[in-house]
Amino acid sequence: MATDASTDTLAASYDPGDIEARRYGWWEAQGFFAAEPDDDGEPFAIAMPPPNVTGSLHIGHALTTAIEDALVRHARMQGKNAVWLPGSDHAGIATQNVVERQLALEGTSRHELGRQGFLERMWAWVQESGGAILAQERRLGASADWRREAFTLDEPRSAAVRTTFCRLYDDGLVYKGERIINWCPRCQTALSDIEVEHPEVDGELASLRYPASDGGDGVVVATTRVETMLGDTGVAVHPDDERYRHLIGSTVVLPLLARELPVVADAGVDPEFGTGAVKVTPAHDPLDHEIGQRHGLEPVEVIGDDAAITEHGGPYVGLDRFAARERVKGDLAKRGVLEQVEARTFAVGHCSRCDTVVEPKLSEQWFVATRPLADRAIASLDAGALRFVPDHHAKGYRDWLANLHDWCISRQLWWGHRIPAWYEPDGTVHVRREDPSEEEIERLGLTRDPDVLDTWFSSQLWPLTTLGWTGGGREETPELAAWYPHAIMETGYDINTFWVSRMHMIGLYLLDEVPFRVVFNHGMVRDEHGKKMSKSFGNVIDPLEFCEAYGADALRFALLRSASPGSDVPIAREWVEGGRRFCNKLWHAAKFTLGLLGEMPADGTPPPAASRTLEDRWLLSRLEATRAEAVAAYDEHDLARAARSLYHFTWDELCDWYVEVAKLRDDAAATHTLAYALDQVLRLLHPQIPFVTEELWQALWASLDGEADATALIVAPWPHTPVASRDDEAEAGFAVLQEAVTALRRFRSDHRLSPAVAVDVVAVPREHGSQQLAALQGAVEGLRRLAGVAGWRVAEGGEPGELGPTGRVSLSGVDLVVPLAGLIDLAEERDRLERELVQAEAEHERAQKMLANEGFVANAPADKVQAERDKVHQWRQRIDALTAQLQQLR
RNA sequence: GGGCGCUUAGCUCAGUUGGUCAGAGCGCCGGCCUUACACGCCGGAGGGCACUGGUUCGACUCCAGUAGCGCCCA
Repeated sequence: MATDASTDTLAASYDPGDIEARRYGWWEAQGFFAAEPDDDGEPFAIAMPPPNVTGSLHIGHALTTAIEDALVRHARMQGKNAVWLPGSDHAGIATQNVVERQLALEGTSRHELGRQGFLERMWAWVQESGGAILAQERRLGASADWRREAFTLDEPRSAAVRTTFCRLYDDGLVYKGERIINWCPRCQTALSDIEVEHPEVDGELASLRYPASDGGDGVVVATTRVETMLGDTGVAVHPDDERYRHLIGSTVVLPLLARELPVVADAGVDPEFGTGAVKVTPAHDPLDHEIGQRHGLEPVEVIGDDAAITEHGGPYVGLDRFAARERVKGDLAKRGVLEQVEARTFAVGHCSRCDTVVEPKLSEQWFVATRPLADRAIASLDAGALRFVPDHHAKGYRDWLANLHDWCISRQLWWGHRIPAWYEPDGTVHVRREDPSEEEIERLGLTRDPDVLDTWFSSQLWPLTTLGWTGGGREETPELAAWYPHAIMETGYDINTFWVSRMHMIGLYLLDEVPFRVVFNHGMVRDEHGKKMSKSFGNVIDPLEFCEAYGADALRFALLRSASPGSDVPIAREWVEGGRRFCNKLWHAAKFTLGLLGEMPADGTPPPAASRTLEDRWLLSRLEATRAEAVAAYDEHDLARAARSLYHFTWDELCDWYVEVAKLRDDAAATHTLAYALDQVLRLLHPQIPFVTEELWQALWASLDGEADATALIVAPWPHTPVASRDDEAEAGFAVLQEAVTALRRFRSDHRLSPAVAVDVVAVPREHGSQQLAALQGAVEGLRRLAGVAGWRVAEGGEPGELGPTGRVSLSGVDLVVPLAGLIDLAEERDRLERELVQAEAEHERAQKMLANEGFVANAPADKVQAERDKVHQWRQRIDALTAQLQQLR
């Protein structure tokens, strides 16, 4: 196949900016991101968690994108029919808040504009700032099928929302009812339970005395929200509580308002808490509401939508709730009924969007009855239809589903999917998939429900709607038929409850199948000290700035290398610089390879077995070990492990060892080996660092004589089968060379021998027929080049002969003796040897002790015991050698 | 209060089924512009794996408990 020949030489230095812009456009123009349902291959769909349409990319998005893009590129290379479905979310409250703030600056409000005008304004804002974030996703290299971009508030998605709402309503799973809900007085809307956070805040527990109507002592109740006493319509005690039994059925008097409150017995009261008597405010507390319903206590709304006291609050009307709290407390104190005020900390509900203290409030809202949906989701988990990676997230998720309450889905906003419910003047409700006709509206006097749906109500449909679902079955579109359920849903674990659970439940409900087989959770991005990134800490990393400075590949690699499954993801500038350096390393390795190819052609295959040298065999064996490791890691979604393994192979083995040895050679086997290894490692790295690998792969194949098996790396076959066989003999043989080179280099460094000074070496085998010696004999050229060895001689008799003062480097099985005359300070050398001797004796003793342990010798596997015996032998030899050397230097 | 997770080199983290696994990156120290790369090369120092008990011939690795930290849910 013809590759893209635009690059057949490589620039002298690696410049990500140029490559990344060019390659992205080329990929997209070539249609590599696009997938059709009837394409070949096992279907593999993954949906992008839709970012806020008017938002901008932060580091968390970058992590999500790095992971998901790696997953989809991996699947694509595996030959799967892989599609990554992109899109954005209308993000109800968040987006409306932004525009409302703009209006406030202009001195107007949504109410002044009116609903129609406001929505026009919203769409204008989406027009203006929307889509930017998806452009930023492209900058990161996201290989999504952009033709399939979806928006949660566009036409097809709206149709799907309507269908779903109506179907749930018809099944009795959506209902309208009066419940205690979370009300945000600033956002002016109801919230669902999970949109409320509960930070601990300092507060007070006040004890109030409600005297008996007959003039008796009455009861003492405790509350953290004193102002709610204005809405009290009863006092409850536990039926078995002896302290209050005499009061049950009597009444007490509510101070300040002089309302008579019945004392009721309710098993829901905890006699251990506080005084055991509780005030009952049915309109402002969920538990009180239940008690009120059981005993016919009337709910009185004393805190209004604006968080001010209502007309039912008597003299406090119009006061803000917190001002009222102080005023009421003061007045109670004056009357002598404030028995005690105790400072304490409490978990107080706050709006997750604007951090305002949420007011629990009786209100008529729309709900989803989640119990049957959640039970089905749990059953699918238990049946293994849905799996979590890492699996420890599954338990909390399951527990959450098991305790799920009904979901409040109506929002008093304008930006969102309007609830498809119309009311007759008498309150009769019509829930319709299609709008009623003008005639009907006229005839029945219909008015439409003003509220919109919770944003998650539409995003729960994402796995379906991104595949074109609007209300049919799995056969509604070819996309659904092919790609539902999705292969994987990748998100931060923090939105498992918000989003994953809803998709899970509704997918089962609508299509009788889980929406995805695997939930793959990543952690939160943190700074280099594990701290959360936030503007107030000033430790926020802007992914786009880092892409500009270091390249998207570098950022992706830094993120992925830290993203071990199950843990958070620390990131720092130095990490990204490291990514950049790695890309640069690859670049220069490729440049070196291309240089060799200019002189000694290769075709992209490994050299024939017969012409392979030791280092060729070694590299191919290490390549295979790395391939197997990386492939296994990808299969387990452990991208960090894959990154580490490939980094190590590329840098330490390919570049630092093989290339350095190969510089000695000018034979075809070397270029074949190098080009082949580069090709394979580029494939394995491509999902993580797509740009630089594609660029280098194109350049490589433009310089090879053979024909590539694909037009581009992005669609090149994944190395799923062994690329060579493991060669233990070659690995052992090369390890001898590595050991010798490293030891000689250390020797040189220890003796401050300049790299320019070559040394002579006499090899002294410690036993007959030393395999190590044989291996070294075959690698003398490597020793010369890598360790600065000039003269090389083997002392056959076992003694080097008269050389004057010498140094001795001990390897396993063989000593290397280096004549030192005129090269070093002998006194210093003696000290060094003595230190070494002490260490050798310690090691020798340790191994002997192990063998002296009868249990060890009797129970440990034979090879482990033998290994210790070998060690004793080796350390003994080492001790003897050191002793002899010291002797010689005296 | 319940659940989950974490505690390994100065920092951030890897350590598969218990026996060369005590590792990596960054940082640090020393030496090198060696013809792919100074975005580089070579060498080195540095921890005995939070603590306490167990199991075992042997535990960073298994069990129990303690302490500290983090997240989620009440």
